[in-house]
Amino acid sequence: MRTADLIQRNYHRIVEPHGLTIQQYNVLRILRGAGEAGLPTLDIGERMIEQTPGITRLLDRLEVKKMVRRQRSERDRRQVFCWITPVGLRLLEDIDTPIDQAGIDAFSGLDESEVRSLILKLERLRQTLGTLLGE
Amino acid sequence: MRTADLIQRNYHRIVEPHGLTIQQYNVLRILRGAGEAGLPTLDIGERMIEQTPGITRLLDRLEVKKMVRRQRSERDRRQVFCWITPVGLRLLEDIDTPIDQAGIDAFSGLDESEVRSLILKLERLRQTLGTLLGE
DNA sequence: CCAGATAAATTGACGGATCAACCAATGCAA
DNA sequence: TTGCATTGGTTGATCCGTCAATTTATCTGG
Repeated sequence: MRTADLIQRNYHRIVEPHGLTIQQYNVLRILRGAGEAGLPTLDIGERMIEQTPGITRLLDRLEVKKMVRRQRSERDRRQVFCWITPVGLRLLEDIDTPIDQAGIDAFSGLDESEVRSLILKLERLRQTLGTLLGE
Repeated sequence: MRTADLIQRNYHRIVEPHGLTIQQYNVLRILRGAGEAGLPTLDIGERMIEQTPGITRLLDRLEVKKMVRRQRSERDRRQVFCWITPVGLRLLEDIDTPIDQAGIDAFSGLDESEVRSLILKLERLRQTLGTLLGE
């Protein structure tokens, strides 16, 4: 928990001067990955750690900042598709490099095989926890 | 981050039926550890991951539930000492066993040397992150 | 065709985290 | 001892996370 918290802070430090939170940044990256096709609201949530209901208000705030565009789907009128705007894309370009570098710096104390071993152990922990929590 | 989130959920699942959050449970454990002497507000915060300002409102909620007692110190009138009440102690007794068991279960997929190695790597990560964030 | 189940998304309510600003008490130095 | 910095704690504002309930739309079995 402590390590996760420090990683959070490290990313926050980078993203915050641009007026974004980490979650908002994550959503923008996911939407950039989705490209022209866009993505329904809940599909964004699935790609994040976070659960469903928070994602709506997160998108609300990004829409106010003109970084996200939303439109109800005609094919299935329950769905609302989301796209990143050019404003959002431009912001991401500024943040990408420092974020990538922060990731590299954070793990500079471990060599490659240690990182692999760390990831494996965390995956096994998650597997155990997944069954404890009922998949 | 994902693993930390699952651990959170696993503990939440246990603590929530008792009307507590994980943070409230943590505060109660810290205050039990402090015993008769009690603990000033900010000292509680230092023992948690959390930062200063949140702790006040967290204690407010625990005080409403009569699980915590607070009193301004006479020796240094800036400080506010906190104690766990008998109500809080009784609640902790009910939760301790399932919580301990949850910790054991979560790590049942790793043997002892693997857990040690995981902890070491996370500690080294935190050390790197600590210097990145300016101690 | 239509009643009920299910799915997508939203809203309200509440707890928690963080930042900035603030107040009161204490410590300290000239 | 008076003025100023520091410390302990609180408050306001904003965002995030989660639960329960709700709305609207789609699907499906009879």
